[in-house]
Amino acid sequence: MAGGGGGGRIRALNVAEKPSVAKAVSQILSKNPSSGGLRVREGRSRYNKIFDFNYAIQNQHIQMSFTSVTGHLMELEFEDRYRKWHSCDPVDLYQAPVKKFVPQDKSEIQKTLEEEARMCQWLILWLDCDREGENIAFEVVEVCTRANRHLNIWRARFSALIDREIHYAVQHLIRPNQLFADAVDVRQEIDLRIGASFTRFQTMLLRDAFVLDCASDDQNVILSYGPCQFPTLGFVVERFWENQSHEPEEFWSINCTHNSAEGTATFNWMRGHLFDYTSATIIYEMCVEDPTATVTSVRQQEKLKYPPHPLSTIELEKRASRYFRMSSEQTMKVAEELYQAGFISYPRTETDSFSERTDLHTIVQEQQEHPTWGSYAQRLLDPEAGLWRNPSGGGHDDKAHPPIHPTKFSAGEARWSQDHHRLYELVVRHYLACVSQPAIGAETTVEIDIAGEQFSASGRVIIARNYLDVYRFETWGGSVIPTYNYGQQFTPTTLTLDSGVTRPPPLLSEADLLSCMDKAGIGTDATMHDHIKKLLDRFYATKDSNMRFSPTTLGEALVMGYDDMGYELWKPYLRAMMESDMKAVSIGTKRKAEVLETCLQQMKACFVDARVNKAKLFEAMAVFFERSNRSDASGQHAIGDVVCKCGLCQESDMMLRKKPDGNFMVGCLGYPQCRNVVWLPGSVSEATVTTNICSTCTSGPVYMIQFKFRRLEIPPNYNVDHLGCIGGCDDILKQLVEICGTGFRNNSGVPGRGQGHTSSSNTAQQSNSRSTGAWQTTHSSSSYPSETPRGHNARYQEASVQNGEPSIPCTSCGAPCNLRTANTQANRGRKFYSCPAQGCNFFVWEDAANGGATVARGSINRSSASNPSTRGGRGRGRGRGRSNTSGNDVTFVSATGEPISGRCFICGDPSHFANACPSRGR
DNA sequence: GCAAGGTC
Repeated sequence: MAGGGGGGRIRALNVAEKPSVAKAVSQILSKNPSSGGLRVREGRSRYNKIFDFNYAIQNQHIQMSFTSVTGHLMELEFEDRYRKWHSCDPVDLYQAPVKKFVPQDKSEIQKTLEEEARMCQWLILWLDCDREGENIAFEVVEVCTRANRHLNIWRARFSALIDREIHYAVQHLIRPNQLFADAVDVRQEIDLRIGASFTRFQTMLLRDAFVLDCASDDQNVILSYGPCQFPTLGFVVERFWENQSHEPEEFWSINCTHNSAEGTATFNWMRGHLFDYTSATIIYEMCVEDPTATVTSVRQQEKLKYPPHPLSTIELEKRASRYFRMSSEQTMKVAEELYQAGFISYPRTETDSFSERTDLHTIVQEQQEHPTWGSYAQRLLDPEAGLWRNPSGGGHDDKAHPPIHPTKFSAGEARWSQDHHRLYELVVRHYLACVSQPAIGAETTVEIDIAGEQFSASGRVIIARNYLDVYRFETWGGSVIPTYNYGQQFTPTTLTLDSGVTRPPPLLSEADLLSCMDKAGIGTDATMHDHIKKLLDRFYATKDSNMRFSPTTLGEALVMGYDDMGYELWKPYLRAMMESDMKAVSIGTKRKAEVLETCLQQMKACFVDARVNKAKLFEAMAVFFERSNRSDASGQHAIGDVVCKCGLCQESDMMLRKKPDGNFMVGCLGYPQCRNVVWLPGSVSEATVTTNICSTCTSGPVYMIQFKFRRLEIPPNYNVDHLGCIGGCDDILKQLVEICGTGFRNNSGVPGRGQGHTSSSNTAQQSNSRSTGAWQTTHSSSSYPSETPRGHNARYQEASVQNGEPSIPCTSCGAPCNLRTANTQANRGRKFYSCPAQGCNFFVWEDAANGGATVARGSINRSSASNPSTRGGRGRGRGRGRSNTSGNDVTFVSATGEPISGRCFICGDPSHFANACPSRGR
């Protein structure tokens, strides 16, 4: 190993990710008497102390100083001129320069690092051994090497705060891994650009256009978008739609009981149930005609019920939610406090197996004195009891932290709340359970035959409760059935044909939601509860008294809007793709710059397209919310569209705007610094920026504007429709300005024309701040009450009528059915006939019609989900049919050779990924 | 005022 001290004793600055690790590692390394003892100094930050001791690395004497950061030292932000929401068009955020800097609240830590680094020759990085930790390591390197360019930089790799592991790590130092850090840089930049652009876009577009009535102050509502929070909302909405669109279906089953001297046995039909009444009745009648039951099998088996795996964060959150109805946010808050006070280990961990080097017995020993579970701990430690079992792992390891376990005994502290008591108890009991033997039961299964139909009954006797004795949160019921012998015959006491109905899938519980997120890779153990809380904070979802989530109308409308655009931005595919790209960067198969460029290019195309299709968002919002009078009726010009770059300040964009008085103008976003403005004729009634670029004005792209003039306000020889340019080349526009005048000074500063209240402009030219309370908005219910599903006819909005195309008579009611074209994700462009009559379900694809086959809409349900010819057929509205396309997913292979199961995150098509999406160029 | 990720 290379030295760096130049003769004298080497001084090394050691940095951990959190104060607790700096302390723990220092204590381990300073146990040897040659360390000269552990000395503690204050750092500039009161949380991050500095520990000094001596240590020998590879026989070199090192003077160690050990301090810490608190997570990330730096933040990524846009440069200042892009920070204000109105400073630029949100689409610019895909290229706007970003900077990484140490925020104010971390400056004291930065100073400590700089001061210590100047005195040291080595820097040893003890950050957590995951990707985020590696990224933080490079943040520390950046700060330290700015203070001392000659530092020799080392990385210690460890996965648990266990003596042997820590000593091994410090004797086998390696170099930090730039690729791991690069992967995190990629994520940070993509998250920032996508999050900020979409959040600004949808907030500014919708907040002023609708009466949201979800917050006391509509004006300050933020309609955020994030690559984690939106898919989380997506899970809630999707389940809600499944729940709402469920159509109960009646089914039938045959049940049999038999009373004997030993008791009663209940036999279940091994077919489960049948949906066809006639079939069920026929079988039932066969049984009734010949009801003699013959025992065909008697099986006795020992069954084990295993204790849970060691506790990870997600499991802690899920179990606290199930057992105590605690929210994941509260669980993490309480767990953090228990950790800070030293009672439990670090609560943010994915790991669910203990390292072989963990001293599992000592942890049990500490619990022997507890009044409630102490005796169980004693039994565990008694070899004669045979209760001990080395815990089985769940196969997850974040290489940074052990599973959550008790670290200090407590019989309950005076200042603990009920939640502290509960959570500590859960952690202890869970730990004791997972080092215990499984529960053992003896199960008896008896099968009988009645008229050729099979029935079965089972009973269970608990032989040994084992871990269940301490893990009071789980139960395992016992039930006794009479003794039966093979070949025995008897006549059932009852034989009934019973009916039931299918139930809708329940709304998602917090535990369900965490499972969905975990499975899809949304968020990390440390952030999942934040994403759930964000849904509640943003008024996107609510949690009912049963701890189950439903979307609010706002959450549903946003998801519906993007879904109607054909975008799956509310699905987890984008995050999955990012995760796969991050992996590729971290192992070097893709370069950071390449991934950034590709992903941002795709997302920008997606953003631009979403903005073009913003009418879909408006339509979806209009289903649930009343239009506000804060902007013009259509809302189309609430924030305006970019016309060109400003020729005056050369920095900001010129946007088309409609003032509250109805007049149009094109103004610079840089107002008030830049006051460039082009006033348009006062006779304009409508104006929309098009995608056509003026071929005459060559100073830069100038998008042409489609104008509509009021007939009575322009001379007869001018057209009411005009595709014009504001770049200076358009003589017609200039003439009309001369003839009709502009809106300038007509109404500025006075109440809007015909409006009885004081208006507050939301254009940059008049005011940069929004006035609150100036608007007198009425608070009445929406014209489309949220309880009312979009009607039967809504589904035809998905299709366009082909005029002049042939029609066929409906086979159900005879009404003529026009040929239509599907516009759904799954079947875009495919032709079909469907009956327009209210309540009629006739539907047939054109290709199927030629062969005479029909598919009735009403019968689309079980087992048809993977059949593309029947997908997308249900009406949606408030309750959308299950969009189960799992049968169609294809497997891709990533650059690293790993299979990626997925599909295009833009349109959801399973046949390609986003970079090949045909909708990109639309 | 925007994301998600660390951690206090």
